[in-house]
Amino acid sequence: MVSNATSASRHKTAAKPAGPGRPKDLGKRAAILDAAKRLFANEGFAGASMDEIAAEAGVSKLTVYSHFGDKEALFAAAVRAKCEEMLPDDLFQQELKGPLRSQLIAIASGFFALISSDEAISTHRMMIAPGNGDDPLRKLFWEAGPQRTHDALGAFLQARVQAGELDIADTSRATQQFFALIKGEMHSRMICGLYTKPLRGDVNAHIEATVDMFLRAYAPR
Amino acid sequence: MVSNATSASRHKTAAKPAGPGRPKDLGKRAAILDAAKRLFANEGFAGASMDEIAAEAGVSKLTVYSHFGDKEALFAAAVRAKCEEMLPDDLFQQELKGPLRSQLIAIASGFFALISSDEAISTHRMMIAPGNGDDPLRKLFWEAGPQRTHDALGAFLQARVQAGELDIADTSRATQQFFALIKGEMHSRMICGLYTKPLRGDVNAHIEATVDMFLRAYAPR
DNA sequence: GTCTATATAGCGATAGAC
DNA sequence: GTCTATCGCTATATAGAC
Repeated sequence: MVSNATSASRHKTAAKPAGPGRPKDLGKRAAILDAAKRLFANEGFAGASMDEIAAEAGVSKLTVYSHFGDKEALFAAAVRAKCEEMLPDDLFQQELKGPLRSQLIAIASGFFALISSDEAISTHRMMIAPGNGDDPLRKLFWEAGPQRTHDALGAFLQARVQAGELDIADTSRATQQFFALIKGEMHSRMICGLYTKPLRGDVNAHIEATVDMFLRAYAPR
Repeated sequence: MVSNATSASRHKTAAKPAGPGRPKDLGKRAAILDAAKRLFANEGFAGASMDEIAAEAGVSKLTVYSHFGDKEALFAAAVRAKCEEMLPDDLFQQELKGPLRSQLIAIASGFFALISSDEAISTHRMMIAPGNGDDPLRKLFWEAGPQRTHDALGAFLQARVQAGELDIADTSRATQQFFALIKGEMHSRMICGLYTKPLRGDVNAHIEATVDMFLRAYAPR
């Protein structure tokens, strides 16, 4: 009689294939996660309240607590979800033909668009904010974002070096330089919230000038 | 008899030159501002409480409220104080002799040290955090920090171009590129809180490689 | 002018009804 | 499994004593 209810309740979820064990969760869970991602990004960890999140998701607060344990767990889940969805990573899968300059401009344009979206800016701010998120979470964010794009461009540049189209001694350093240049002052201003809307013409001019500068430094003599 | 105490008490502060009108304020006010700068930077606007600030400053909470109106005003004052003190700006006042490469390395080293200090990183995080600070405050921060260093380096590069030591079409853009390169991935990692302690050797290698890359792109042929 | 003690409000987390 | 109502705690801001 003292019993273990765990083994008794297990057979309920034994038939796993989309069984009606708890089919209603997913919609609400997704709505909660969505609201959490938006509110945490816009108001920070301390700024966003569980009441707001529950109201925004259209559920009650206890539903939030039943799906995720507490506020920190919800924050971690929101960050993880953001990291996963923020990886199109087809930056380098696209058709890369034509002269090297055009290819680099295409890569740079994709990268800049990726980091310039309101979503990316908000996420970046949220991760950076003091007190928001612990160390493993920050590491996760870094590996999901900057690390992957870095590796992809590194491989691209390495191939071009071996093809004799570029003269780069340290490919990893050149990769960092390329991304730093593309981000540039515009990204800093956006992160700082000075202007959220850079003109499209300015962006194109910035990208072309940056690629040209990069090529002047690393073109074979 | 009904009186107006205001006019009666005014003659107390009439002798303004450091008169004993309220000489004890300044020490406490400075202590409060100092504590506010530190705590806001480390824990964010919502994270830092007025109790913590008062305790850290060694005064009571009401003293804080008597000096600064409310929490937002104290935050704004802390940011303004940070902006003012974070301007050594003798980055370019120093002895700049020798070859151009050495001068650029000196400038880059000073700039990197400026933005790498724990203080600068904390302030940067505080300003960027979502919800912290309003727009005029962010503008103030930008003009006190990035804007001034940008202008200083821009003038330096412009002079070198006219001296025939550099071949730069757009000096302003080159200035942005230089700072973006120097910040580089290291600064992003520090802002993200991944490692707070970059090795000194790595920093020097990074700076020298960056200056060399910059010079390869902009050296006269 | 400064401190101790308190009013008021909001948030995170939970108990009980359905 | 979900909702309404509530507890416990903390933080901002203030009232009264010295």
